[in-house]
Amino acid sequence: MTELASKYNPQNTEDKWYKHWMEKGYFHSEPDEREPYCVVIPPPNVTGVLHMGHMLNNTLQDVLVRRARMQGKNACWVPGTDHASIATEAKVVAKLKEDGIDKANLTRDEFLQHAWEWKEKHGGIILEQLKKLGASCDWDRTAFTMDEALYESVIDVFIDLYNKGLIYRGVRMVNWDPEALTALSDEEVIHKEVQSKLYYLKYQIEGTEEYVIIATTRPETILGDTALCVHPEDERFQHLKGKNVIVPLINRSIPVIFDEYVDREFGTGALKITPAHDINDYNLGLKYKLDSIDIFNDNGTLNEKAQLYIGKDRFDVRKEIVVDLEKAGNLEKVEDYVNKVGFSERTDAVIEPKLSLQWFLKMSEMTKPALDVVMDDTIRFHPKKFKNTYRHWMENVRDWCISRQLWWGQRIPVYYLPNKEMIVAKSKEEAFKSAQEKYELPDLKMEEIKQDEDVLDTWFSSWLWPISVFDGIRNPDNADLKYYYPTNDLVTAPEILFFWVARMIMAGLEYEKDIPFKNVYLTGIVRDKIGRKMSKSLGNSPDPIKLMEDFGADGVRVGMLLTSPAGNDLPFDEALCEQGRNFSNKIWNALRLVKGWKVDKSIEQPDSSKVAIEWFDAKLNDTIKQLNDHFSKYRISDALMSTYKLIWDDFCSWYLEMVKPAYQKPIDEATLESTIDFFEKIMKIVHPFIPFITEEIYQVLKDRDTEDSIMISQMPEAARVNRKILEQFEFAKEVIIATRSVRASKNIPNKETLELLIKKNNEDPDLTFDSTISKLCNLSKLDYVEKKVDGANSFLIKSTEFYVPLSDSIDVEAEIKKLEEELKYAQGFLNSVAKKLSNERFVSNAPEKVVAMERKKQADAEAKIEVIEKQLKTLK
RNA sequence: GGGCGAUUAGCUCAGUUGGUUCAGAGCACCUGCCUUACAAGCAGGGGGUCACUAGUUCGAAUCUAGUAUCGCCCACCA
Repeated sequence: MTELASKYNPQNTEDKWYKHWMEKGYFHSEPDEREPYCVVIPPPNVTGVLHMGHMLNNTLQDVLVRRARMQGKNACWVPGTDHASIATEAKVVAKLKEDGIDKANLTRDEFLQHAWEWKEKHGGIILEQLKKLGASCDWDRTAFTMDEALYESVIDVFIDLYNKGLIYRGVRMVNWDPEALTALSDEEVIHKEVQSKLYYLKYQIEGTEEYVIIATTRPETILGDTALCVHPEDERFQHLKGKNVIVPLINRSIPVIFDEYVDREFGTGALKITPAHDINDYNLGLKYKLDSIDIFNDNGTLNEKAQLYIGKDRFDVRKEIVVDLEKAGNLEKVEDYVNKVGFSERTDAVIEPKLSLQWFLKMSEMTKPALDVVMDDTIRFHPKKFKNTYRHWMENVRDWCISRQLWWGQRIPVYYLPNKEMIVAKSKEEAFKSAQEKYELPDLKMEEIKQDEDVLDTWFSSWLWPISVFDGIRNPDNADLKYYYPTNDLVTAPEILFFWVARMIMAGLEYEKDIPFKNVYLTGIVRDKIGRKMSKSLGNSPDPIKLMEDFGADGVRVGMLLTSPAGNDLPFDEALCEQGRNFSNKIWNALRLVKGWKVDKSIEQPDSSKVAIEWFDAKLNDTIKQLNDHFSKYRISDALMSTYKLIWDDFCSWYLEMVKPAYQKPIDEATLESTIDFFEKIMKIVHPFIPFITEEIYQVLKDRDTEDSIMISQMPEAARVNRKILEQFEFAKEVIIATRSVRASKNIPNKETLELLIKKNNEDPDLTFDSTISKLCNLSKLDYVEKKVDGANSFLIKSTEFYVPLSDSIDVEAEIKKLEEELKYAQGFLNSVAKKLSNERFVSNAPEKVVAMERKKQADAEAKIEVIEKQLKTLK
């Protein structure tokens, strides 16, 4: 046997085993006769790097996948990346800018070439990082949302939904991101409270010297005002009926309209109407057929329709116009005000409500079935509380704006003809053909057909992910799809419950007539110690790769899972990874111990070992049962903790100490064999959590050749549990702890033996663990006595008295004090029980079982009190 | 503004049908140990009015109502 280092070194094993697993193809899955178990990865942004959220998310998935694989299922974890149109395009634009290239000077094709280059260079970094973590993905199936097959699927779906009448094009007020220069869906807008100002502005009533005062947070938009609105029943403004007012600075005359939309209590009760730049104003504009003056360019600067400040940024104009309004005498006052402002999820730019021509997907028909399958638990959410959130959203969702004014993404397959008609088709050629047929345009030239410039929302491709990774859209009856779909578990963050999860459910029901997955495990947000979300901008996120170098991938995995029940945020602390690393080290040292034992076939198996094996077998089976229960409820942290305690406490602290031979003494063959079997079993149980070290130990433990692997071995199953021996051992444990406590309090070194005398009760003593007690307490003698032993240290467990005779005399005062305290507690306990039992209503109403229990408590307490009192008497 | 959820030890959390697995776990903390697998360790130990108030009940961490605090989601009050 080679020498094993006293500290476990993950660096020596992790890469080695990952490479081995890859070479053997253990991660790869093909349909066969076994039960499938499938997970599709939430595809990370292709140009992203691994952050702590990914670490948590992917560790969880790997635990589930590895466990399923060891349970004999055909496990398939499909990895991949998302093209993330806005984020990636922004990165590419920034990179080009660094190189002195302006996107505006590139053609679409030129830009896309740069984008693909960028993707080739940076894409997939994150997947390599996942390998470090130990992720057992089927890398042969790695997908990308812009791969040809997935791209085409998206186009097919667009065409199909269009033909079904679910996709339409229209001018609507959309959320405009002036930085990314694209529309966003409602879900991509984050509303944040900001400290702002409320400006009170005076509008002159036309033909008079009087003014009306309005309140606004956006004074720059007055340049687009086309009406002023008050409540029809507001006494203060009745004189404005049929009047016009003058917009300050530009002197435009606008009508006063009356609508109940206005809140009379807010501001002055008068509201300016800018239909082009506010959704409410837009709706009022429609209702009263008001003009709409769009004063902004796409990038948030003012255009010539504003008349003033042309070319200046909206926020600069806000400052300037306030000064100018004040000069002109139109500024009444300014108040501090807190309001909610929408920000772009991707660029953090302030969203500008903007009228524009976009493509939408009708939601009304798709939401109902997608809501039902969640509410009736066809798809189960873990934790359940997210069902409520989900329902609320599904019942209130509006049509989904699916077009984006970007180049990086699936280009909308709509072609515009010179005759203003449009054709939805898979390619320009097809569009050309059907245009000719449909509109009888014999002279139509290919070049006259113009494809829509926009691409589709990224989520419009990721919502197909569980189908498209198996090419199920283009090729609906293929073997992979039939075998793996619906997938089993989806692990993702609640933040994308609507973006992604809800829409995958809709797409699954629409295209496969079946749910995309059976369980959704929602993780929490990884936070730092003081509760802030970990983010690049705050710089409070540790580098996952560095963490894995410091603590080992196994250690970090344990750290991520220790305190992360489903749906709860994870307050991350490196100390958790340290605990994980320590766990690895503990296991490693147990290996060193066991590997160090020399076997001697002539030795008989000691009783203490026999009983230890019986007990640990019971403990192991009991824990497996618990684990199955935890996993069935997706309580992964609890499952890990049960395993952790099984290994550290039960196996290392108790079992190994129970069977450990004396220093440099050999061990008997039967005990060694059982120990190695147990060791291997617990390695299998813990393998899904810490794959690397368990493989290393699995190999070393039985000196295997590497043809075998723990990751494809069979997960131990629960056998019948011997409950009796578990109970017996709990009692023995108490005796051992109490005896050790006596030793510790008297400062007796472990090397010195002790004697333990047990006073006989009425019943026959249970000798099962006596040899164990002797061994673990280093006793020279364990005996049963009829009478109390004078001058010995004593303790009481249940109502059995134990004595530890010591050479030096005992402290009588201290003994008395200790006993008196115990007596007091026991009497108090007895009183409460007696009180309960003397309550007639309790005795008559409570179930018999409960009453009997109370009676037993009473009897036990009385017996105990008697014992203590006797002891006290003799001491005194 | 509407909805949902939470509040149990210093921290992070369990606690299922109201009743002996009911007040628990891990970490942290305290004391003593470098005992030949492990100081990244061992042995022992302390610590909670279950947010508050009232109610239901023989019995409440658990059920009900209210109060307080925190969190999340949704929403077009300038």
